[in-house]
Amino acid sequence: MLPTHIITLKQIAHDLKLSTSTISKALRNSPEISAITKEKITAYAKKLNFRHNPTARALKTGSSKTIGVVLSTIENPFFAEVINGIESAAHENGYNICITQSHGSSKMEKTSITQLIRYSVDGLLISLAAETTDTGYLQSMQNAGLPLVFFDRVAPQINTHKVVADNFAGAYQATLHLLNSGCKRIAFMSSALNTSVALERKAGYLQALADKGLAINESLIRYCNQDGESNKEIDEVVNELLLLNEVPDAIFTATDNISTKVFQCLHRKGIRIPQEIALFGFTNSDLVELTAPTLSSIHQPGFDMGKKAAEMLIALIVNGAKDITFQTLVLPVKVYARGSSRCIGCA
Amino acid sequence: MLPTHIITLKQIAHDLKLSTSTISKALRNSPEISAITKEKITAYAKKLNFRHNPTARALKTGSSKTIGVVLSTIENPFFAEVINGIESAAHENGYNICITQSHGSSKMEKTSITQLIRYSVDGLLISLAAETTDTGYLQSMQNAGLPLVFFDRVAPQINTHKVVADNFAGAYQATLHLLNSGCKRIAFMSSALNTSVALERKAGYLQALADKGLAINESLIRYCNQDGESNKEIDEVVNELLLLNEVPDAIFTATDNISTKVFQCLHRKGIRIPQEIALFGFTNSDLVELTAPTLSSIHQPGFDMGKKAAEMLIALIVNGAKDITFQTLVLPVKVYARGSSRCIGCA
DNA sequence: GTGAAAGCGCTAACAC
DNA sequence: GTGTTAGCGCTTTCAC
Repeated sequence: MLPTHIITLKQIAHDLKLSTSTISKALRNSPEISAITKEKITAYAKKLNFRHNPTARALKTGSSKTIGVVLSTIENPFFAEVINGIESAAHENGYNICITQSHGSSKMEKTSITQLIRYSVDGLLISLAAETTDTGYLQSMQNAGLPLVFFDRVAPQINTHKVVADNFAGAYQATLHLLNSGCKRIAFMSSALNTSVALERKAGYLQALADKGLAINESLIRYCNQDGESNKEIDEVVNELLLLNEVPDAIFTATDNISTKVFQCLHRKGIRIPQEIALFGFTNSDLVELTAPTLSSIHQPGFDMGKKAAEMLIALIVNGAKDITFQTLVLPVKVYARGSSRCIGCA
Repeated sequence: MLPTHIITLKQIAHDLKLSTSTISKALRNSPEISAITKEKITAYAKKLNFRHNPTARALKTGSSKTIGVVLSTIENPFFAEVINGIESAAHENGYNICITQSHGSSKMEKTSITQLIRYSVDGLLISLAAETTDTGYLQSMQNAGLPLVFFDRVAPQINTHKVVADNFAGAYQATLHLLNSGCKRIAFMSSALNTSVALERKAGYLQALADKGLAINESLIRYCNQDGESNKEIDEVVNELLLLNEVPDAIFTATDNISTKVFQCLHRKGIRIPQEIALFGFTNSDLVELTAPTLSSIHQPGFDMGKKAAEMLIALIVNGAKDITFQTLVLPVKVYARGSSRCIGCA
């Protein structure tokens, strides 16, 4: 019903007194068509500014030249960066992207994915919701031939390409830094443990403690099941920590969201950082270098992650997944020790 | 080529020994179909978990139940909020959204819009790129029947629904606050003046000066043509201001991006805020209450803006634009006077 | 080298 | 009330 004079193959065929199939083939540079008619057709199509109708093409071919993206929320600056990386790689290769948000809900995640499939996306780029445990339906889709690449929050049980940050190293270094600064009771706050990310970051945290000969204190290890989506959840967890007999002298916050929220929470409570509680977190917000104190943080290469993941996905789409050894790409993180982690012993 | 057993109308028709048109009508609850067969069909469809193929439907009907969104970049937290508002209203009404970014480029903006049209989106929600001046093609599209709603950066020359923040009031109050704090030479930094937003905010700034009897100093009024996308641009403008004979004692930054970037820039230069230069900006980042000093800012209702704009667009899509008086919805902003604006005289 | 015809999954006249 | 038919714009055998 829209732009009244949308050009179709049929139109061109009519004008040029050729058949639609000839036009179709010519415009896709098929060797079946003679150079001379090809020339004529492309020239005319260009003049009319013809563009293929992607809907018709998708219906016919089952491929839409579109990549579906599923992540928790674009309000997280890290994911915003990732999307720009994805967008960059996609556009370079003639793909569009369709972004959907799960907002941390497995249900919405599944709905989104199902929707994307129905729109015949050519492949999916997924960072799982923190609460997601069942990925059976994704496995079925992969089995049915859907190209799939995970980034950030990957599904360990699904065998495909994955792009992640070096979560272990980031967490290890953050914790080590806190320890070197003199902290003894370092709390760990992360989203639920069912994500690879949370597991790896916890492992890094534990390893650092172990390397320094500190015992693990389970009461200092806390989970925000909604990944700190609600301030209430953050508040509760922080309150619990503050009511311990042995109040922590530092918190290592393992996700972007939890990091800034905990910072805000402590600030609201008037707790001095780092004097009373030191802080080290994961975040991609560039404002943390302006906060008081500046927030020590692990920075993930969001743009690169998105770009690499998209490139891997496109390779899967184009070449297929036959005879492929799936790989997990681990990207280095950057460690910024700033004011919030009370750097005593180190630079 | 995907999920091997996608259910189609044809499949159901075959199984139930009915025609596809009967199935189609029944599933859309057409009065043509008897209650009894409807019942049978819906039950069976539900059992098979049938979903309409949106691509086929879009091709047939020319409507995709999708809303196209065009904005500069989702890395701006304000736009991330807007998107969530849009998403909320869209999903409530059975629409999907397709987000595209112009990254401030008119060229990419046009490409995005053209693409969205080809995907037969039912309507467009647009916040123009700062550099965009030519909206002729959008006007043609609207004339051809495309429902269009602008938000934030609206096109004054196009007559349609618009949703904006009260930019004038926000800028006025920010400037007034700086004046009341004792600032005399308040610089104004915004994106290029061809946006409604920039114009309104400048007007608010000028009005406040006028109301306080201050003369306009053109050398204090500066534009970042890329809306401060590059740190370089910000740096240059700030440097120019610092080299003036009369160095400003305050800067009112009129966009989200410019606000945080100028803050960072001054911080890097070691300029004390607000002692040397006070700051008041527009931003939706919730981290500004943790910065040192805390950043005084105008907060726009991003979520509401998105939600309202989407609702207005959907109304246009559903009811058509005939006999409609287009309206411009102006949403109130919140003014947060914080540390960066050197509040002397006021609370 | 070009064209006719079928069909992707759906909707909508129009029959019956 | 239900079915037949045509067609959205495109691709793809398969004839010629």
